[in-house]
Amino acid sequence: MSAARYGVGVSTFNSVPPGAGISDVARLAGVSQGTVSNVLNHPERVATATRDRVRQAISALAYVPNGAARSLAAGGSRSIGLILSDLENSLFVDIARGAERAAAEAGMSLLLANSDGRLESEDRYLDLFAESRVLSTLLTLNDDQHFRQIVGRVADSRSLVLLNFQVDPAEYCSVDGHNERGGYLATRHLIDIGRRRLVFVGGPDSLRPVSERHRGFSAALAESGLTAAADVTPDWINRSDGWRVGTGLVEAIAAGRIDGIVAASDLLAAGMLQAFATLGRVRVPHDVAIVGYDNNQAAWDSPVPISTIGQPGEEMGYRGARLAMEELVEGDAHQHRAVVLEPTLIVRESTVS
Amino acid sequence: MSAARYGVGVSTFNSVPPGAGISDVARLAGVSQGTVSNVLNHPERVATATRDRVRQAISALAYVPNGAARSLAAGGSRSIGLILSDLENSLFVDIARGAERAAAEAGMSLLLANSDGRLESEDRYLDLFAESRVLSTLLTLNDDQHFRQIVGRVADSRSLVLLNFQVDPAEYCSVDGHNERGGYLATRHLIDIGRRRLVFVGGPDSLRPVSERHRGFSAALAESGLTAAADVTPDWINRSDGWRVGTGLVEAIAAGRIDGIVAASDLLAAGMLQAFATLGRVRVPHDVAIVGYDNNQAAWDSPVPISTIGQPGEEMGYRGARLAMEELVEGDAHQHRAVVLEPTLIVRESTVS
DNA sequence: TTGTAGGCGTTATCAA
DNA sequence: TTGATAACGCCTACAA
Repeated sequence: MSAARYGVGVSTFNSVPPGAGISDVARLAGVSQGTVSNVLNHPERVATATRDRVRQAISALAYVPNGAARSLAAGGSRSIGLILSDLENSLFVDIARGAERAAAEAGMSLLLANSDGRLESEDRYLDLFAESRVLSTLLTLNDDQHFRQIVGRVADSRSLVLLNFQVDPAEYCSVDGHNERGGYLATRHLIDIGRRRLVFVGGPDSLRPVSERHRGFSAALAESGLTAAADVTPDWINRSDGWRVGTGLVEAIAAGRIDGIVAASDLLAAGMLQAFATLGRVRVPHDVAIVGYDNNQAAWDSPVPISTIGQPGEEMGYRGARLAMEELVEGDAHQHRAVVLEPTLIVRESTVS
Repeated sequence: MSAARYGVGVSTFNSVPPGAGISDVARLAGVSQGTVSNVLNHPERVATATRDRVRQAISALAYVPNGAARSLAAGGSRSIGLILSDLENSLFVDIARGAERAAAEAGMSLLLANSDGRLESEDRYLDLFAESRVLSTLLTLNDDQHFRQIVGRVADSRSLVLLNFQVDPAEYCSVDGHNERGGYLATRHLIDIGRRRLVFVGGPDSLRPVSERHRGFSAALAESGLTAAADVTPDWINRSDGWRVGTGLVEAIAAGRIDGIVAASDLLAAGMLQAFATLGRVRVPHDVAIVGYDNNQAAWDSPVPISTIGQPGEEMGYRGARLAMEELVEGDAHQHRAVVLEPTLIVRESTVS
């Protein structure tokens, strides 16, 4: 996949002026390059006096090590990469924070990139990280097709951990929320508060988390001997989709054919709520109770705060980074693992008043 | 600043297995290394047949160029770095998106890092990017002190562009929103709708954007011969601060001593709104009109959608990245510039019903 | 159009 | 504890 991106021609940019190198430092401090390198990487091997002298030279020259040369000589960097699919969704921000914590604890750095869920960007940054020789890259994903496309192209030798997406441990390590359980929890909650005419709103089915949540919904219904009042599959799971869907549901709700909704995302739920509020014929939770998913800002910021399923985003990022590191330490002996994290029901006013 | 971070000792991680190198590709394709390099970087110099043969060898071996070696030999990377101070704030996400667009247009990549507004992280990532030899780094800032600390340490030779923070063009390029004008617009709007007992809520003053917005507030008042009904300086500008401040203001509003509020951020405004709604003695906008700042999700998601001052975040990022590239192209001839972007008033229900 | 060879700035090995 | 010196993988003149 790499080759396609080359041939972009010569850069028109002036490159960064050289600045002082390790040899300049060595000369000024009156030592050899090797010694300078040692005070940088193995200070304990250098006599205190020498070390101080070198450090002085370093700051005198404002010397900045060249990471490229360093990675080249050392055979690798000390960074891991994380490609996020949606910076607007606070879940991913949490993931980044968790991954960063894990990296920091291990003395490594975290490089971020935003793919905006576009396969093309996922690809590009996967390449970039591969070329940067990051120790490992973490990739958040939510689309089965993307996964298939990507897997085929990523070199086996590179460490890759999938986040927010569960895969067969035969292929990769992954950390995911238990979406089916989340869908179940949301539905169970609605049933527990007495709702019986339930709808799942979410789609398309190619979004893996969505279809899994749907499955949980169905399971909870079956368990109680209920059947879905309807199935609604919007084009996507954003606020505007919720608005559209909400508008279409008002009639059925007002007529009493629907009294509970499980939405595949908080944005979807928030959009529906807005539609209901605007059209004015449906009250939440009186006429219809709604549960969202992800515990985004949209959920607690909504006019009627939305009950939702919380995902442990920070933990997802943390565990993901840890898995990556284990993989690095264990080497060939490594067995991929699929970690599945438990979601939590968070009850707010959209289901109980 | 760099030196302090070294001496972390030897890595315990296995580095990535070597994989195929350019020489392997050359051998398989039956050409020289130079030719392989050319098909990668200057395909037009290579005969079609040769090129195809090389490309086949590349994919056969799953060859991934080593970015470190590449940057080293080429004397620089093709990435720019962006350090964000707050991923929770959608303004910064917009900035990232704009910068990414500019980078993509120029065939470059954008590396992200999240400093969470911590000086220490800003420092760390500045170092990391410097070592990575990114062509330029963009840094969002909002604190004067941080700026001073950082400037002293960053090597002059490196290109640095400040975002969301205006600095003397003698020092760096910067792109900022016109905060004083924004504060003015917000205040003017309140005056225009007949409010006269106005308060500015925001702090601390060390946050540069806040103090500038405050100045705009004062200017608008002075222009109309008014004086501030009060000045409120919360500890910070988050939702919880808004809640606290809001609670403290209820009395004065109910008594008619305050009828308009300019908040330094949407979160602050949203927090106050929540406090008012909970305590129940004050109606918005009837008893008090509120304007926020930034046009965050929090503003339009609020129970009463909040009027606000919109910042052109995407443009900020885009222009910042462009400035960085100009600086690179112009080299020594470059004159730093301070770009100031116009804010926009967005009217919602918190000021007019 | 292709091959040759020197060098990019570090790290690591081995001797001193 | 320190100093030489050989990689590291690739790019780019320059020569053929």
